Amino acid sequence: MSTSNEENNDQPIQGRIRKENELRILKAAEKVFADNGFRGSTTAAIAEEAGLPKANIHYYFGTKAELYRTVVDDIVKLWLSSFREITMEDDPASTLADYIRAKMELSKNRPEASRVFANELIRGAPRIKPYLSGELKEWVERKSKILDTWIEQGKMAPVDSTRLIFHIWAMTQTWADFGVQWSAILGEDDGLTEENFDTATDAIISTVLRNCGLMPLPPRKTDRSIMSSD
Amino acid sequence: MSTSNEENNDQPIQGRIRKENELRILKAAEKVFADNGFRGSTTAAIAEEAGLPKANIHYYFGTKAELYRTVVDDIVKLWLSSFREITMEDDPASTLADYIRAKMELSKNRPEASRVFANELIRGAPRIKPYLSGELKEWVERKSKILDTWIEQGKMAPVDSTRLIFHIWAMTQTWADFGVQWSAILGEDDGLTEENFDTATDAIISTVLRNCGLMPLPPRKTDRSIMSSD
DNA sequence: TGATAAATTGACCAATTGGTCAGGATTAAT
DNA sequence: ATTAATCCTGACCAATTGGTCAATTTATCA
Repeated sequence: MSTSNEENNDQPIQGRIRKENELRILKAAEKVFADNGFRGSTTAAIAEEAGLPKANIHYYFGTKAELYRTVVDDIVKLWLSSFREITMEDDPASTLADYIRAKMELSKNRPEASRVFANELIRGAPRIKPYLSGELKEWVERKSKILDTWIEQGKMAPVDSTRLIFHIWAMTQTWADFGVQWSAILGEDDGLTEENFDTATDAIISTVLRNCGLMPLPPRKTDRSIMSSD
Repeated sequence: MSTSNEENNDQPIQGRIRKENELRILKAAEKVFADNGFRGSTTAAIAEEAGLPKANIHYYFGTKAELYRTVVDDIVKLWLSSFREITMEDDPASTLADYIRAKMELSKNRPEASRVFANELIRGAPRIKPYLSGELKEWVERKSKILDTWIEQGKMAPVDSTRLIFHIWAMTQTWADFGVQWSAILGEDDGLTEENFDTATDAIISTVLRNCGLMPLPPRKTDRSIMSSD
């Protein structure tokens, strides 16, 4: 019915300006939504951040709710695509370490995306609950099944695989969502540094791998007094 | 100057109704702020939640900003008071386990408080930054120093004590802040259960204690095939 | 070049918002 | 009972908000 844009599959070149502006608006919207949540964000603020008049935002995205949906959907896509597929044949230690590193890269490079998502969750996820109990639930079940197989094969110690995944998310995403808290406590007045992220990544990897019996404990200090007397 | 309430230290009985209503409003405000953040919350919504006319809220708290400040300050007080003091002489394993249990109790019983705090942090903590780089920073430094002493004494394995604290917070608070996500994935349609919290608590304690060399690893499965061959 | 579609935007509107206030109702103290 | 303080609240207001629209400009293409 709506003939606003003919189904011209061959040449999507026509919408060059549109693509550009949509991207610009989406980027601005992600930042504003991250800082203020859905209800707290105004289309005027998004327009200013994008350097466009407000009417322009509505021309491209209709309503604020539609714009928000698009932003959130993009983030969900990013989330899912960043999850490398793993198989039973993989090595547990390196697989888990790689995954933690990948998640920390996201926290470092796309903190706004993480914060938009966090905002949504804190408010009870009114707009993405289907995704949580659908795609995401299945993803977790698939992964935890593989972890359980590794445990069954004796490749790692028996742990609660589902909680392991949850807590990896908690530890990695906290560096994006609550970054201000950690930088304030660490005395980093200009925000978290590359080094902060590296140190945190190592700490998380050690925590997880030791929990799974995949990394030896460093010896305690003053073991000297017990092991070799004189 | 303002004679609205004489400094009558002896008998604060006079403000009985005031105390009651303030408490009622604060409770409602905590819930609404948790669900919508500061900018997203309306005084009308708080009034309805409290079962009072809107003008009443302003009668007791002046502006929305003042009310919010009061809510946040109360939560900060709760946070700090829940931190049991620990000393070098304490036992690392039981102290850490107790602390994790205490934080999980807070996540279970006061999730709204945690979510108000999380909202504030996600937005860059505009109203509580002094608290973060002041009281909270000092608290963390004090605690991590004790952990370092334990390490020096050989009572636990050498770990990054500051990140250990950060990650304990991340793992425990995620069960309040992002509870909807975990319940959706776990298939708990009516929200997290008491049992969910118990299981999570055990998982976190195991993770932390193993990381610190304070809890032995359970043996891997199929070790049978190595140890006793028939 | 002319014509059609797409993009732009200032001006505007109805609804919602935080906050005020005057006047009445309760409560507490004498 | 009188009085003063406190409590209560409907009605109101100025500012902000999401969204519309008509008029104009710019891009596209035969």
